[in-house]
Amino acid sequence: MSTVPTATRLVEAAERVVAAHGYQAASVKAISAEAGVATGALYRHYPSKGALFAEVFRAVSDRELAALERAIAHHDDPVDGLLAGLATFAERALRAPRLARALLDEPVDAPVDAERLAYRRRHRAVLAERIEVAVRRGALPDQDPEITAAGLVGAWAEVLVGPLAEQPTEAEGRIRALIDLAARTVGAPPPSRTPSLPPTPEETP
Amino acid sequence: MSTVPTATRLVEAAERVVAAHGYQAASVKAISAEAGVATGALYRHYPSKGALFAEVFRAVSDRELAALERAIAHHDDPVDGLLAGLATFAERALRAPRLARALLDEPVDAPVDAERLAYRRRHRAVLAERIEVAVRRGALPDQDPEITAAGLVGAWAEVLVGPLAEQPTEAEGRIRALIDLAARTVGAPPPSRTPSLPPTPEETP
DNA sequence: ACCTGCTGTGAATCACGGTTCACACCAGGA
DNA sequence: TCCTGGTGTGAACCGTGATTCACAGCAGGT
Repeated sequence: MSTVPTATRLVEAAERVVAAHGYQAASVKAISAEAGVATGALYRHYPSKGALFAEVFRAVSDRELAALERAIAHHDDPVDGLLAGLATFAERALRAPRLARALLDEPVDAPVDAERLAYRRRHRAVLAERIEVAVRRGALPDQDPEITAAGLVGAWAEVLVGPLAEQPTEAEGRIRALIDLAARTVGAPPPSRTPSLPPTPEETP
Repeated sequence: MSTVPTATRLVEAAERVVAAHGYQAASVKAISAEAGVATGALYRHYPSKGALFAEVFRAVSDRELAALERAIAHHDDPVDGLLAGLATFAERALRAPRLARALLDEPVDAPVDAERLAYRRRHRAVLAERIEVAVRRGALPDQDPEITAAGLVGAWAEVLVGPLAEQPTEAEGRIRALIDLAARTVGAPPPSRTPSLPPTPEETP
């Protein structure tokens, strides 16, 4: 029964607009319209458009990182975990391409860009940690985990988001190719089958 | 003696401004000031700011791709060529970080972004071709050359441009780590020494 | 009932930066 | 010399989109 507070409504509306039409189209007017309020209402809750979007990006990032960590935690073996994480990431990105593009690639203004940078950094840190463990255990060849992790983040972003409108290889095949790529990148033998993913919990009850 | 035509002067000025302060700072006013002309002069030679910058990006891209291909052509073995190409790319990017960031990553407006996309595509195509040859010769494991190439482009961009202001590992070490990363990514054994580069021709006589 | 503070409204305002234009200036040809 | 076309000038113009603000409504407290 309890009505959703306007601040929350705005964040959700902003995400919907971005997911549907990209950051370009996410003007203050569009967002407030989507949220069903007037433009001025936004400024009762956020000091600026940038601040609202920083919030949006943070929320989306948190959700993505949680999914990544869930997939990783589902495996004991660090390499399996890594590949499972990749698969999750790729699957989610392909399912919501517009949102993924906004999160990874689209031009955004400075305050929002800072949030995006933070996301990438955390993303990289999570991967680097697993790689380091695997190297220490001797499961992977010696390497600089930070660099490898950065490379992985960049490679996925490029493959998943770069050619958005390209020949629409079905998701299945693309993910498979990406996993092979990632396995080589970290120096692991090619996995014979796609690593299993944890069950997806309900996201908006 | 012959005076440089204004059109050329504008392109060069625009590149200088971008290289020094990033695309953000490259307003029409700044560019014309740098070129030593009034703002209106720009429109005698280009229909819009976007058109001028498309030109700038094209010029820089061509130069970069030429360097890449020169490095590749310097080796008979496709894998050596690939790694030499990477080394060239990385070295150049680290030498002109601001320009590299603009070319690879910075938010630019639509018409310019199109040019950037074209650059990435060509970049990828060049790499993919070498990878395919190497795979056909049995020097690399079976893989989708396009995807691997895209991954390489993304990975380099991320590593070289992403953490711009991070702990300034000296270029030497960073390039070394990148080459190892690339070797693994394509599935080659780690090279024992950095691949040799062709002599750099004079660029602005 | 009467304050009072919080929230929402949406047209007006403002800042920013690209683009235009009326006015020179100059070189070369008639 | 007198045109004429090409070029340069820079202040004014204009579109866009974020931000403000004077004016309500409304809930809770006295």
